[in-house]
Amino acid sequence: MVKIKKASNLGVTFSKRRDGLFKKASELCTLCGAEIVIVIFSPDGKNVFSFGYPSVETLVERFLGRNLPPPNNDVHNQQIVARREASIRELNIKLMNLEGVLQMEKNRGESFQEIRKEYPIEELNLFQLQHLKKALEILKKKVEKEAQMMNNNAFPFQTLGSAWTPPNCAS
Amino acid sequence: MVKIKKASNLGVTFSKRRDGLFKKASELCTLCGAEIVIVIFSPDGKNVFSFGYPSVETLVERFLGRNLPPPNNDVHNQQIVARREASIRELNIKLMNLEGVLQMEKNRGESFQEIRKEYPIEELNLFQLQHLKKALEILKKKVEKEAQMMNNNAFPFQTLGSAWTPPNCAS
DNA sequence: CACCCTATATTTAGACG
DNA sequence: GCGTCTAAATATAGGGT
Repeated sequence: MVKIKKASNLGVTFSKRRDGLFKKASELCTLCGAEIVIVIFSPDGKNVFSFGYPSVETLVERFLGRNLPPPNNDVHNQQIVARREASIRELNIKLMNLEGVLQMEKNRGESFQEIRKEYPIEELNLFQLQHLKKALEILKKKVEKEAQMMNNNAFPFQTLGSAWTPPNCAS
Repeated sequence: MVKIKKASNLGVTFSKRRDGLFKKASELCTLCGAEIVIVIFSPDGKNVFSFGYPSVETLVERFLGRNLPPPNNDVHNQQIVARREASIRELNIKLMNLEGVLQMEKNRGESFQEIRKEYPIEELNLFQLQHLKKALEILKKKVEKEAQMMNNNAFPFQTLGSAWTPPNCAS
């Protein structure tokens, strides 16, 4: 990690590194067929950015609604439609291409299709939405429990994030 | 991105890049005070890895239960206890230190405290658990809706992830 | 603020023990 | 499988426009 000399550059650093993280994530998805969800709350807590492959992206993005970096709306439906049309392998490729539109368009000059041509991975497995759903259910319960605990104990910093901006954090 | 020549190396690549992604995420948290959640499903869909700052890590990890890379159990409680003990600034520092134990211990030779000393950021803002909770509630609803759609239409690849291992994916 | 540029730091694929 | 090494690819802080 490199030193940051000026705190006023923090906003820029955040953007750059966020993009870098998303790019790394997209590469991990593309190369290895991993399934990744990332949610990032900005330093001031006012903005939320997300990455999701596959399809969770669309869900998270849609939830956000307001301050989305990538404007991807009905891609999700396209994806679902596409899924009914062909064999697993064909679906896989189509799915990848569709998802490519979501985040990978930021990897300019290195499109998803180009990557797929370059790399000798024949198949990527398909994601387990059920699995994720289960995960989120349990996660939600725990978060609710946690949130309730915080409420009952009246922690002073509970809602501070949006009201108080860190001194040296120019976002 | 670099070409992968041997598909047999994919497992290694996945591990390495996963670690890299987590490291980048932890750096983003440390440097900018961002709040990040990452969930990664392995290529074969059998393993789940997660990163979370702050505290969601513990939740996700606990949910996983079985195949966790980092063994962090009661850190969450320590964190909660710590939160009741001091002022916001002190809490902030303690919180950072505790969280540092979670993921940053992988950044060996560059501990959280060392990073904090090096960088001129005085304060990081505190996370909005309420915000995350809301996000997860909505996300969960959408995921449930999605999952139901997939069930009703009996997509063939719904539960394939765990039953079918990709050909060239040595995990 | 959003791009470009570039020197420097970091990551990483592959090879080896 | 796991740590180490290294050349090469990539990320990025800072500066300019």
